[in-house]
Amino acid sequence: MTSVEQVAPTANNFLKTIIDEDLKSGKHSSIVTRFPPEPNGYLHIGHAKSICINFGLARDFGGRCHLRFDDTNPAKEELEYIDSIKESVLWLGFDWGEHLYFASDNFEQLYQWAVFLIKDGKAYVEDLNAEQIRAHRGTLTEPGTESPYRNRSVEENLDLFSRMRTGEFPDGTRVLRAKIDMASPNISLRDPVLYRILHTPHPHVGDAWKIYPMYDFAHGQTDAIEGITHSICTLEFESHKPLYEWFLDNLPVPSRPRQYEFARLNLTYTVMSKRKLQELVQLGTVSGWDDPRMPTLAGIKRRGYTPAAVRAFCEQIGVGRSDSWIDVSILEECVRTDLNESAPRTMAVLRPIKLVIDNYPADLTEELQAANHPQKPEMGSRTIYFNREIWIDAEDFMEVPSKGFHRLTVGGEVKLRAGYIVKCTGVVKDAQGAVVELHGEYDPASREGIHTADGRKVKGVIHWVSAAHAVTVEVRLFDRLFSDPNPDRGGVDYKQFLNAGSIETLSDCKIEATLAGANVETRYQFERMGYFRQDPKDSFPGKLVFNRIVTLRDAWITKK
RNA sequence: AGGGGUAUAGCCAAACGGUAAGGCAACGGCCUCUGACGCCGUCAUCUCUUGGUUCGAAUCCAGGUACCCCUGCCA
Repeated sequence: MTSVEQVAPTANNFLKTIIDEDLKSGKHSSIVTRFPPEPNGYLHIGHAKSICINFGLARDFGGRCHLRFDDTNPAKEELEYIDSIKESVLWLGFDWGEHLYFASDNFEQLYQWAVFLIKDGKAYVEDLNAEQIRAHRGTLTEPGTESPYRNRSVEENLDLFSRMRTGEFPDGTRVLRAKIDMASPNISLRDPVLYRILHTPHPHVGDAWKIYPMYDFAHGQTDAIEGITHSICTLEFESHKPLYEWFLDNLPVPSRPRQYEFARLNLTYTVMSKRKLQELVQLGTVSGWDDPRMPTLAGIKRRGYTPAAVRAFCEQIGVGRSDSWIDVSILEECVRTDLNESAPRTMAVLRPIKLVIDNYPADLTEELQAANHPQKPEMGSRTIYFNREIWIDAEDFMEVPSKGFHRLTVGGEVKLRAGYIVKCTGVVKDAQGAVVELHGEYDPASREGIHTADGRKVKGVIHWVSAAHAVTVEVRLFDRLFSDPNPDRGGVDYKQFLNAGSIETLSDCKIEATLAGANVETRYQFERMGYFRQDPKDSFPGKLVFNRIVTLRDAWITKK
């Protein structure tokens, strides 16, 4: 290594600027961020952006990042999700260390703070039902009207609130509200609900509570309790900020966090809403939350995307406040870039057609050496076998070649990668006229390079596998789940944009024998075909299943 | 009585009153036993629009326009 320092490629963004200034001015001596998912579903690529921002900022500025479950609504939350979220964050390469928190661990403190507000005349128990509350709230352009219960005495409020806690009242009969301003142009300030009655057990604190705080009453205070300095969320919470601050201003909280918002990730050709993803699972359109086509982190992981690639993607798309649409191809490109470095090369024939080399001795098998990586000799080489009958890909042969096609044609010659130059001398057809077998002749002197004996350079190099040594496996090729760039746009059913060809299963693929004992975790490049790895759920010794993680770039296809 | 945001190239995105970074894509070309990888080059006289302030404006001011978010006892 040279002594030249690698300049940090990380682009500047508004959050870094804010933190820089806070550190420089002495407002904070170090920063604390948090990733605060509600455990009500699986994480997706949009969450990865948030995770990378929060944990990345902490890492870059020498601070720390907490994992906090925002578990204030037991009706939607489950232990299963808590576990899968932890797993996904870890998989992405981040670690909260000792700093795992649950909003629900603060329920007693939050309750005491609610009592504090009541005593301060800033909160009251509401007897109106949900529908009436809505009617009183007003509209976007009209102010709301005050509830008849708004001016109850502190004593009555205290009594009612404590009885709400003990479970005396059924769900939906009362709520606790903040007394702020029913005429505020910001609707979230029109006496927001603080607590609702829910006789529902909670995944983390069990049946200790019959009332649960709302997000708004929990988030900022929890940030304050944890000592969060920069509370980073998505743009849709922006209008909640005055409320977030109202609580911090009116409660004896131990610290003063600030909320900052960024634009959430929108990806083309995919849907990100939990409801729609769930529907795809329920309908059986996909095999589950971890279907390799899903934008969930579980799906992405199973597909074979690497954490490093996802992190690089999040770094590359940047952080801003303007609504943006990122093309999925950028994610795919990040995966290619990462895998190109690390994936050992191998050959696999996906759509096999037999090539019989008539001038090759029937009883001979040669051992050839093939490099595992063209630019990295340190990755070594492997032994492959060459004999009279080999498999080549049907797509690498055209009886009547199209313009620009430089693979195998009748009478044409091509280099078999790491092997010999062969010339196709004829084809065998079935009754329907389809080509079922190729015949050819090889040039024994063409092991090195791509030049023929008379000095010509062959145009094409194709992959192949010895028929006698090949192992047959299943390969699954994936394409985008949707055929429209924005299936989630309003007004139409996103399901009408489902891509019928989003998965193609090939059951008669031929791989090199050395791959039969391959590690499930190892990603390979099947030369000229893309990056693949075994499906962690469906692949077993004796019945191997490979997923195509991503194709190689293909200027030829693009040109066609 | 509505409020809050956002507009810089095909897609992201820097810039902090001093003369439009970078990445991806695209397009040429080179290299190549992967139509891969890699390498070289090209790609905004201009920042949604109209005025204004200034020696100087993407940055400041005023007026437009477009899009996004907010009327859950969801987060």
